[in-house]
Amino acid sequence: MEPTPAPAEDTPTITRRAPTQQRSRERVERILEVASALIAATGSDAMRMSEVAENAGISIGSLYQYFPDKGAILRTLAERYNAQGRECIEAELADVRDLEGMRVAFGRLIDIYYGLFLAEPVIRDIWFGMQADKGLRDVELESGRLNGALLAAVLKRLRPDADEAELDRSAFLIMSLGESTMRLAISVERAEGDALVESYKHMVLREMEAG
Amino acid sequence: MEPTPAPAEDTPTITRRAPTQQRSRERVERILEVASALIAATGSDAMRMSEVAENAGISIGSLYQYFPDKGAILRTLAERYNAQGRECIEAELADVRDLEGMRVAFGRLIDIYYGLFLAEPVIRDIWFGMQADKGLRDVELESGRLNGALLAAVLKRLRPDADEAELDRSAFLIMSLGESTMRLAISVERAEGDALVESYKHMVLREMEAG
DNA sequence: TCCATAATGTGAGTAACCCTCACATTTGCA
DNA sequence: TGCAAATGTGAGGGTTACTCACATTATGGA
Repeated sequence: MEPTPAPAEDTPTITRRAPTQQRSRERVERILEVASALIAATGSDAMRMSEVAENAGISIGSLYQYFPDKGAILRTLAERYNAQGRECIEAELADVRDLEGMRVAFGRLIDIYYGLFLAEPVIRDIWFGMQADKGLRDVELESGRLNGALLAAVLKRLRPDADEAELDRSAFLIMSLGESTMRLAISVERAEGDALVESYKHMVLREMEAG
Repeated sequence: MEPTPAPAEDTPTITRRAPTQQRSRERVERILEVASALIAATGSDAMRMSEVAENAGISIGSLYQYFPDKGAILRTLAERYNAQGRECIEAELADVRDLEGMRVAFGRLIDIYYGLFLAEPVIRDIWFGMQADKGLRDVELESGRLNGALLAAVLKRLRPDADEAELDRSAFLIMSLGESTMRLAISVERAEGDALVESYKHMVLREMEAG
């Protein structure tokens, strides 16, 4: 019913028990390592909680004393990777002084972030949303391609001199990011969502006009 | 192991049996209607296959003769909504003749598409990926906000005269769409993915330079 | 009309897996 | 040393997607 799901009522509890003792903290780390390895090997969907416990050398009950559910493990891993990426962003942007500096820094920042994605199967898996149906992703991808083709056709009419492959790519990106923008928009409160969609339109139109 | 998951080896089988008889085709429609209603009411995660069968007035076995698994129902619905959106895009772009026309058409197109999202709980649900953990989405959202804040701080330094709220929003959007771009990039073959990331950087830098 | 064959329908049952809970063991501390 | 709190255990409960052996219905030719 509610159009905008509020942005998390409480900070989600990641660990059930605050690990006070030394051994506990080591166990949490061990669990995360094992989970990481399993996700890298077979994906988070195929990762079994029983397998995590077994590989970590603890009982299933013990596992659930540290992580309230399977999602909590994935969220913890996601948060760690996010923190890692954030550090890299912060470092790159630290001493940007002018637009030229921004151009260089932003380019490198994105390259590094992208590199992280490419190198880490665990990030890739979690980023796609745990258990997200692969077939559904393919449907989305195809939709972006079809929509992109529609846009590309028009852009080619408007800019017959432009590089065709680049227009195709740009149109595909624009339409795919349009969907991403809307996903983002409906995840925040309505007024902010509307403003984000406006910002998106603004950015894309500038891109299309400048070629 | 493989860095780029190939874009679907076969076109995913949507319906198991080709419904040749009249009754069969009616059943498929009825199943989709019932599924839609259930998703709208409680979300695709809470939708039970047994419930779909019951509400459609058929047996669970019959349901599985038309849809090989739960995801197939969601994929079919997603494809239908995509087709609907595509029609609207095609119609809006049909007689765009110049950049000014594009400005108007694109703005309306996005508004309509966004309106579809806002109005249809089923699209919203499916678009978030079936079963995707809500907590995980919140983690992603928070990451976008934190990264956006880092970028916004720099942009404010570079453009002290610009509207602060707009810079905040723009930075949030840029960083969030950066993640979307990378998700897209790792869904396609490597060379295309790399090019998409370059296009993204290009578009964002133009935006940042133009303010 | 009647029957053989194919198409379609049925639902109890299976398998898989997340998570709980009642009880055992260990640790920290006075 | 002894007690309370913290931590550990794993068999089992409960849910749910999906199967399969068999029943029912439709089709098309003799």
